Amino acid sequence: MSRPPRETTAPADPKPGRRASQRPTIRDVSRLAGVSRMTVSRVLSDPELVLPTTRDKVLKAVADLGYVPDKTAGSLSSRRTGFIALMLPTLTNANFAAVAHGLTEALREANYHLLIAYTDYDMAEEERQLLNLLARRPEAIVLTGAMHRRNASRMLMAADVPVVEIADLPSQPIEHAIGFSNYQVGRTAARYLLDRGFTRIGALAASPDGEVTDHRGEERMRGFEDELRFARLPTDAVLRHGSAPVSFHHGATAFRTLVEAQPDIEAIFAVSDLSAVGAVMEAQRMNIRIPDDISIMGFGDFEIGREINPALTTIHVDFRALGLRTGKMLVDMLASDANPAPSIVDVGLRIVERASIKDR
Amino acid sequence: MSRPPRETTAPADPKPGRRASQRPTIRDVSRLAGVSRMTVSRVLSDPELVLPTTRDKVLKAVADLGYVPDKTAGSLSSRRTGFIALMLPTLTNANFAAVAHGLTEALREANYHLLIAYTDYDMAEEERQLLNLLARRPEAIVLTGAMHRRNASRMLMAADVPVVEIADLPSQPIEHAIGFSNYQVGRTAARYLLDRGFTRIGALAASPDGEVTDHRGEERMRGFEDELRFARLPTDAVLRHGSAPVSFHHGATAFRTLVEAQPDIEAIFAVSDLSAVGAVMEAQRMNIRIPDDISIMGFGDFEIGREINPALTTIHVDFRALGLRTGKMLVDMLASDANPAPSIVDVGLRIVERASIKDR
DNA sequence: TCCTTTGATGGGACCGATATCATTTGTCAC
DNA sequence: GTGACAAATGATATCGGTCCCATCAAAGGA
Repeated sequence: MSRPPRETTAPADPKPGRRASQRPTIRDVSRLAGVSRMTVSRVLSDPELVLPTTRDKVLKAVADLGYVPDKTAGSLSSRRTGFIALMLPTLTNANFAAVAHGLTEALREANYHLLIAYTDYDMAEEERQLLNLLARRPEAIVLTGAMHRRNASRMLMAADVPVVEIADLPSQPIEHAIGFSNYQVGRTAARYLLDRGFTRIGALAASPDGEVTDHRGEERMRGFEDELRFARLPTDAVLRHGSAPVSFHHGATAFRTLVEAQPDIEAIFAVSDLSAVGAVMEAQRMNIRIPDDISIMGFGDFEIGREINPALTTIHVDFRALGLRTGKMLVDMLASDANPAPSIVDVGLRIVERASIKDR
Repeated sequence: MSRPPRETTAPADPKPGRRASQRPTIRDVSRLAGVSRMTVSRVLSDPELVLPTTRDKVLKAVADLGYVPDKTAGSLSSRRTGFIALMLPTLTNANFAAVAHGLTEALREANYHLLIAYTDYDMAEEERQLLNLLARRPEAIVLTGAMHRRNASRMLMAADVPVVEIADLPSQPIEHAIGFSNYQVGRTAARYLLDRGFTRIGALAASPDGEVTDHRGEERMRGFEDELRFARLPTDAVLRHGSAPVSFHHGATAFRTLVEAQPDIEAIFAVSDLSAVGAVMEAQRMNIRIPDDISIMGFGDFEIGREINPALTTIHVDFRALGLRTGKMLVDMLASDANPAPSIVDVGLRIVERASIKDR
């Protein structure tokens, strides 16, 4: 048996005040169930604390009213928003979308919600978006791509929540980092081609000029050129063409441009599978045989690379697992309420050998 | 000259209370600037209301403290969260990602933030996610794909915010709808193939069984089969294979299965360009000439379809524009604070003729 | 029997903003 | 000089939850 509610009842006809919406609040539920607001709150957040009889009364009231708790209010009070912020260059890239999916999956069970922002590879937008995210008081922040604006870094340091940079390994991480070195991707690709005895080696990438920049792609190109230089090979067949983000079409036009300029080219590394696939398609149209005439290698292991003819040799990174792992780490971190020492995790790369590289 | 602040000053050493985070609040800014909290609030939300001298003092205090306003608190007070909810089947589909991008772009200037949830084509997840979204009190809800659970519909009706269903035209829309008829897509595709004189016509789609279902794809298939039936053609070459969501690989295996079962097939409509492209790739491997031996048509006009050989004939819908348009409508609607009569907008379709259909 | 402990629940303060209305100051016309 | 009005700013209540502690009943131990 429950005692009668002792909490003061609101006046029957409250002055209008700010109350516009008719949505039921926890107070409406508590009145209908004949319990205090706290009891309702407990039923919804930690039912074990409440007697089954009471619990059922409350749940019935919740159902009858169609009550949906207001997390905005709850967040303010508990100082936990349940948001994890994620900043991406774009969603229209299967690998970044996979990161989001992996993260979501890890966060789902702990009832966090991903708050996504993206920059369209625009550095200025990055800072604006970061402010937007911070204003929502996320409990952690996940970033893709290096933040370069000094302001942004400062805001992050001050944010007082875990910051994880993923899909790259910055030389000066803000805090945690889980990913791989895009520079190493470039070097690995070049090494792979060098080991196969190619000497006329080129690459397809976007131009790094302008505000819109793919920093991670640039790193890959830097590594690629470095490795060529170490091997005392020229880098004059490393083509910067168009602007980020790259696309199938980018690959196609860049390939044609490169081949026309350097007809003796033997092997090409594309900054992304998107470009690489576009290049293969353009090669088909130009009656250039892949890999007999030119070998092509990509990065990212997009699904389409597996399906084209010839299948694309590429460098694989498991972006979904990257998101998953990041999410798990954050859930643990937030549950233990301890902010451990900054960790740097290299998830590594894997060359996926398919048919687009000539065996020689 | 400003008068001295009259607002009661908090005790110098406040009792610890709940204050854990060290983040500055509007109160810290107001103290540093020597104005009231309201004045700070005004400077940040409607600077015109404040004298330039005062404004500068406040902005300096904001900068000095690194103050970032807490939108959670602001939302609770103003009863406007600035969130627009978007529910998608998945982010790993270029067209859905494009919807998100279009929406974001439209919402950016009005300073709304997209709150994304996705279901992975899982009906049960849909309802869970909807609750999560509603708990954040979005000012509008955008849905992709029909909601079928009765509960979900009920929750939406009760939500008291504009609801827009996009990328489909439901027979019984919850409120607003902007999109196209997936059923018409199917009929249009079949009509197109019929008009070209094909009589052995097949299709590639996912199996509709199980919890994980692509409702919109199913609608396309329904329209396709109906049109075949109206033409008194058999629908036995409409293949349901694998489960949603479809992929390049799905298209490849489904194509092989279909062709082996129905060697005399002349033309194939795939529920998505993803399947269609996969089919074209498999055809290359099987030495089946497209379109000479078999014509293939897709849906969605994904970029890859433009680049493959032969380029893919498909049905185009501008998903980015769809998102953009939806966003603009919502911004207007929310600005005028009037909830206009439910509107149904058909943005139509466009057949994009490329080389994958035989000219006969 | 009385005291302590535990479990269930309630009361009230509080989270950090903004809505609303009040107050103060300045301007201008008469 | 004075009153009317507008502009600038402040004081306070409030949004809808949860935290913290108080209260009360029941159970158990001495």
